[in-house]
Amino acid sequence: MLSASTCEHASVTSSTTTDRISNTADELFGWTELRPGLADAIAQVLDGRDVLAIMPTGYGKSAVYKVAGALLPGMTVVVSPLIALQDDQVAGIRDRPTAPTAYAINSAQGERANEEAWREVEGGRVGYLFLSPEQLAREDVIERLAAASVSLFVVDEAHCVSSWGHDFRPDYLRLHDAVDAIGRPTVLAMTATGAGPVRQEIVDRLELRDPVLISRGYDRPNIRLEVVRHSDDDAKRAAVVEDVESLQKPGLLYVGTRRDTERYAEELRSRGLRAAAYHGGLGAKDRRGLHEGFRADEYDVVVATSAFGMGIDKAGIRFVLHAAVTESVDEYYQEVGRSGRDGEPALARLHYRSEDLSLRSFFAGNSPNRSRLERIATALASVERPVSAAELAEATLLSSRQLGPSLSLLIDAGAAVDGDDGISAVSDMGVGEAVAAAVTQAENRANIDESRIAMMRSYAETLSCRRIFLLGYFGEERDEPCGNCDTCTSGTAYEHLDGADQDAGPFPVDATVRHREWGSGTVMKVEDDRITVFFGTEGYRVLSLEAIAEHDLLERV
DNA sequence: CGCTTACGATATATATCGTAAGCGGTGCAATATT
Repeated sequence: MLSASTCEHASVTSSTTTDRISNTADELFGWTELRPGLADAIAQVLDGRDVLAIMPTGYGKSAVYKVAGALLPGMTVVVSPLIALQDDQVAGIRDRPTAPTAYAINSAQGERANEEAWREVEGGRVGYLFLSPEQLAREDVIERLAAASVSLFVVDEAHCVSSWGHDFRPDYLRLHDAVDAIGRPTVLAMTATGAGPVRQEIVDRLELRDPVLISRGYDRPNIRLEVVRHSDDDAKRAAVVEDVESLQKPGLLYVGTRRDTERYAEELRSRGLRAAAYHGGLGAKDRRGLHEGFRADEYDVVVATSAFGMGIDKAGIRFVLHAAVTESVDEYYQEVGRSGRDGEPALARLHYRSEDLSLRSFFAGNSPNRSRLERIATALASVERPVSAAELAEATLLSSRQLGPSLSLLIDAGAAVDGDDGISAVSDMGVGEAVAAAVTQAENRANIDESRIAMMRSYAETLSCRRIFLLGYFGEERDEPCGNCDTCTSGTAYEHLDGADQDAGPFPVDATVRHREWGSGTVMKVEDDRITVFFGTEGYRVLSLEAIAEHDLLERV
């Protein structure tokens, strides 16, 4: 886990640095004042420290790399997960004529635009260059970046490393190679979300060096938290539609499937509401149009899958409803956090059916592809020297997309090594053994994913203050019920006080512990009679203190 | 895992029931087809 020593905030920043930062922010970008934590983060980056910055959407995180990048001599590379986001970011910077020049390189803008961007890079005229992680997996891109002088490497939406890296977009897991190959500039990772384990994974996977953690504004007291439980699917659907009708607009409705986006949107339109469906299956044009329409208040509600989110920069969203649970509390809080950014009251209401958890479990349970694992392990065993991922893809006749997830399983399982000069097999491990280790690794991941869903269930079913629960999940202590959630209103929050006595007992929050079967873990949460521990192979586990004492299950390390 | 859809059987000629099969999220880049 991130140790306490990495969590300190910058204490001493010389006044000249402070002046340079505020002058640059003002002169180049027109910001007369930087929110708390931003100047601090900039100063750390200028000092050459790796930084993990956790700040809510709309807080102005991008000021950190914009100002730091402007003050540093070379170019700033920004890794951004969505091309649409890159376009917005580039356009935003170009709107400021005084700011350094911004370019993007990606598959969507065509060869000519990419070559123009490279010419500018090679001429040393680029301040910020936006790239996807897939671009950074290309050797030609790395070579050209290595020849340029990159002084700052930014990973925006860094939680993608954890949430997408394993299977969906495996190039996220190899970003650290890119960082090394272009001369190991300072690394700045930024996200709006992430409980302890997610933060730790960002730090580990990006191989941040003694990073400074700067975290601001987790609590969003103006967002009211509610959960409505249902047993009947039709009743739930009716309640969701009624909510959208009666609540103050605009708002967001998150659903679990593409089909449901259409279904709800249609029902809402038939009731005279301006509703639109949004999901990943829509064409780029529709998606762009919906984003803009929503921003321009042309819709009362957007009904969306998890595809709608990153890059939404709208202050006055009054509600975020969920018609189905998310895959984790991390994702839930990120989606919820899109409401009430203007500080005015907003509502986050989850319509919960325990059956809805099964869809999430289905996605979590993707089993590994044994034959692919075998082919990769066999190929690795037969090569004389370390190979690149591209060479391996060729040798196994797999596309890089097929290769990535299986390869990262083998590496994580310790059956392959991703060294400086390439990937190689572990010499004393046979192919069968390597595959077995990778399969176990996949099981561990499934365990972790499943446990994250279980935490989502706990949130939905808790009788305690929901804000205490959420903040506790993200590592912030709070003892007093918030008064702005349904359990506080109903009074159950006062009968189930979670936050009390966190430091008491043998296993305080953040303590490293060892379980007889599950190995080492970190205490995430302490309650009266039980603790929640995050284990590397199992994920979140709730243990009763009585059982721990009775069977001597846990020791503090 | 559970919801939706398709299909066959049933009891009557249009609808209902039961069972089995299929499916479900997030996006990059590169390629084939307009």
